Amino acid sequence: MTIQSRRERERAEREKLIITAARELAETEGWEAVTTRRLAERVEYSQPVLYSHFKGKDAIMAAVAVEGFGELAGELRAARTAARDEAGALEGVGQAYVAFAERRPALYDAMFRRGVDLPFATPQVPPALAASFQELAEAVRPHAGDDDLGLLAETYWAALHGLATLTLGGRLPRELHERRLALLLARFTAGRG
Amino acid sequence: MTIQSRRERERAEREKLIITAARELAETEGWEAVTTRRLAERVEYSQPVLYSHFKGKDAIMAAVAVEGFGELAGELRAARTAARDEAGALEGVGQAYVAFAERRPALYDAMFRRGVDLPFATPQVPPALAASFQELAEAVRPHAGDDDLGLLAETYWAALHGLATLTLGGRLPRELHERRLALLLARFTAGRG
DNA sequence: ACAACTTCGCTAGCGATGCTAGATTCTGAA
DNA sequence: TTCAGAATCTAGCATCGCTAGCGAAGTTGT
Repeated sequence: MTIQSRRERERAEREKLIITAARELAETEGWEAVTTRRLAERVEYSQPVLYSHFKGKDAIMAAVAVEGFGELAGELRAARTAARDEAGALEGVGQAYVAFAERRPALYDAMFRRGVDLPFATPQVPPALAASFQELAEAVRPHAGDDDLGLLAETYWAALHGLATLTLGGRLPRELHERRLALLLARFTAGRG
Repeated sequence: MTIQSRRERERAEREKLIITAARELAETEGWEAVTTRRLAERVEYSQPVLYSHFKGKDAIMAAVAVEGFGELAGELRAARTAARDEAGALEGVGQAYVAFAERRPALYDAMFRRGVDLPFATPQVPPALAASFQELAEAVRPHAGDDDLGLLAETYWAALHGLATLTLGGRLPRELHERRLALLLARFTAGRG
């Protein structure tokens, strides 16, 4: 019994090691630098070991993405609860969201840009992802008025996602980002002049 | 003189052929199916000819993207000019934008999702891309109020881009897209209740 | 303690990728 | 007709994700 549990523990540790190594490699050199060979070298095992933990490279990316969802949820929550008022909460969450994408572009890539095929719009959505969305929804709630809260939160999310990805991809000049976000917030905040 | 111009013409035709083949292949099977070998086979030349026209596969994608910008500009303009009033123009352009992404996902991928490294926020921006943005800006203008028109148009664009990509990637359920777009429009339309 | 068996991780290799060097064929002018 | 230069192809490199199959462990039963 103990012997098997020890093995399972070691396996879990190694799996965590793989995920961490993949994430670090992606964050420092981008996902195109994360090859199975380099990853195997990094964790000091041979390539096939990776496939005993994950179905393939995409599954490793998905695991990294799940980690990211947890962190995003935490940062959104911190931003929301630190706000003084309802408008500040919406703004803080928006800023935190884009800042997250800006600070961890590779992580954000795995979470929202690559086709990692995680369950999103289904009941089996990862809890951390649901928590992230919930933070957005709570920030949006005071400004929803008669609109459907979930739909409005999704729309706000989409707008933030658009700002983040277009800025990240060099489509929008970074130095004007704050002003764009301010415009968006003005349009999403209830009770504006 | 004529002999050289004939060669140049043939070269230009072949280049166009390559771009079209790449686009068709991408639209029917996705960009991951567009390999240099398959592309070469499709245009009935060997691989190296591709490299006499384009620096690499990315450059071919960029050329396809430029084609797409032209079509997008046309569709946005058609939607805007067909609208009855100012609110209808904003709505029409928004619908047309997302419909374009929905109808030509591979083309949209090349234009806005892949890192094709085209000049965006610089003076050398492709004319067709500038025209697309101009259409968005014109649709936004009546609703800008005291806000900076360019910035607001960028923000509207980002919101549409977010809706399009998240829906395309399965992050948002497609069947509720129209209602999300309606919410966005309500927040961007001037003179709402 | 030893043999049999299972689990584990490795070496080696497959097919495919983007891209390129060098040989070869074709073209047009002398 | 010969020949230089351009155009094109064949063949190959390094690398990719992934897997078959072997050998060395570790575990279990006698």
